[in-house]
Amino acid sequence: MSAPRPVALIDGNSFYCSCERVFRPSLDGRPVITLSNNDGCAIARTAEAKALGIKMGQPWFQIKHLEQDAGLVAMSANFELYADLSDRMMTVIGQYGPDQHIYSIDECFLYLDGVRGNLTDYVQQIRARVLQWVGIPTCVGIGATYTQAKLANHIAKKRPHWRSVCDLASMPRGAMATLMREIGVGDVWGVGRRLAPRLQALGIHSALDLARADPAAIAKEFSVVLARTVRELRGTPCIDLGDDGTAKQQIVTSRSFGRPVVDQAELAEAITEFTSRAAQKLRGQGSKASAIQVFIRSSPFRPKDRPYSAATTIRLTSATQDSTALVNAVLAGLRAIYRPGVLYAKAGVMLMDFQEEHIEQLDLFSPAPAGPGAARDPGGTALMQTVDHLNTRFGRGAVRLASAGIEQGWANRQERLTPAYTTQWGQIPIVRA
DNA sequence: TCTGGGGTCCTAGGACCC
DNA sequence: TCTGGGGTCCTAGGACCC
Repeated sequence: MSAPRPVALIDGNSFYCSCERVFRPSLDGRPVITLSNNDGCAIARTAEAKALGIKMGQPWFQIKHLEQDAGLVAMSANFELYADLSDRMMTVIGQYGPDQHIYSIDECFLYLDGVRGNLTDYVQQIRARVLQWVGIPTCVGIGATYTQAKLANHIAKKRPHWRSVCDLASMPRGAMATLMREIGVGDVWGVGRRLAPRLQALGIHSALDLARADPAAIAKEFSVVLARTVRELRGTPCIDLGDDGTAKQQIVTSRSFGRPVVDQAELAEAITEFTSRAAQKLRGQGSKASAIQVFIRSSPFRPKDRPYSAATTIRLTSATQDSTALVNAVLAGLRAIYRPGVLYAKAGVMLMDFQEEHIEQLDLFSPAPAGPGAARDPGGTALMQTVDHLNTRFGRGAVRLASAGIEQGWANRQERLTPAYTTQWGQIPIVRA
């Protein structure tokens, strides 16, 4: 346990929508939303869109009428653009302190110990530079712990006249308590929609109530996780976010289909494509997988259509990062769980049980290399490197396994996709004088 | 007609062992 | 006949996050 250091949580406002506004200033002041894959539901909303009553995750078909009725602008999610602007934003913020932790595509923690003078003034400089250099508006919360910083960020968003910054770390206890009394317990980081009602039933309604609860009693009644939240609210750091460079422990690639899929051959195409993408991520972090899971399911929203959901996990005889080996395993798994006559809505794969790629655990039953100096490439490493290189250079899917299909009629609908303004030469905006 | 995708950590319970 | 208690490992599922 370490002494509290002031930490800031900096996040982009309505991040995906703000990215779109960077290249379409005419969207300023208008209600804008970004749609999930398949144009399924709203995953980012500007303040104007929230004011129309649009909820996070709300299905598009329920709000589509607002295009006509309220001038709503909806766009398909353009993750290539968002990832690039995220990199730029994080780089700018990272210049303001040596200890930055990128928590998600649109937010990061930045430690502020050692900053001389007023912390609010300091983070206002960061906000101004991110806005000027990247074009993204931000909010900042400062606290003695991650959970306090999150809470402060929430407060900053609720009080526009604070100019988007709230510093709980420098605030007198009484003032902090007054603010925390006004925040619902469900708005505390770590309290979701299941825990909130249970806490309320015990008389814990506000962030302040939770901060004043007994951590031991909370651990007993709920979990050690929630007890940590209590201590963090009180200003004792006890959450470890790990290193940013740490490799993922599992890699998931899954998609809802653009239309129902019945045919096993078509499912096999999709599964092949997902496995190839997952394997590329696996190689990108220098890991090999020892197991892979495949799952298929019908739509949970159409229970009349013969509900079916199945998954199976395939253990590999030795860990690999070779797409073809992983695809072969997963297709065998698919054959085992496929049922004819089901309208499949979604499928996916999950790579698990990783090893570092330089560790060579030979399969007991595979043939030994044929003599000294034999040209041996157990993971298909050279081929996979070439494939990854070509796909990075020429765009995803430039080179792929034939079994992933050419037409890919099951693929996403993305009818409102904006250009990749910053990462594709052909889509860079041209400004004419 | 139309409802996302990708992660983490913790816990409970079963199998198995001594 | 009597039918303990503690430990480990694994998995499935639940909770949370964005």
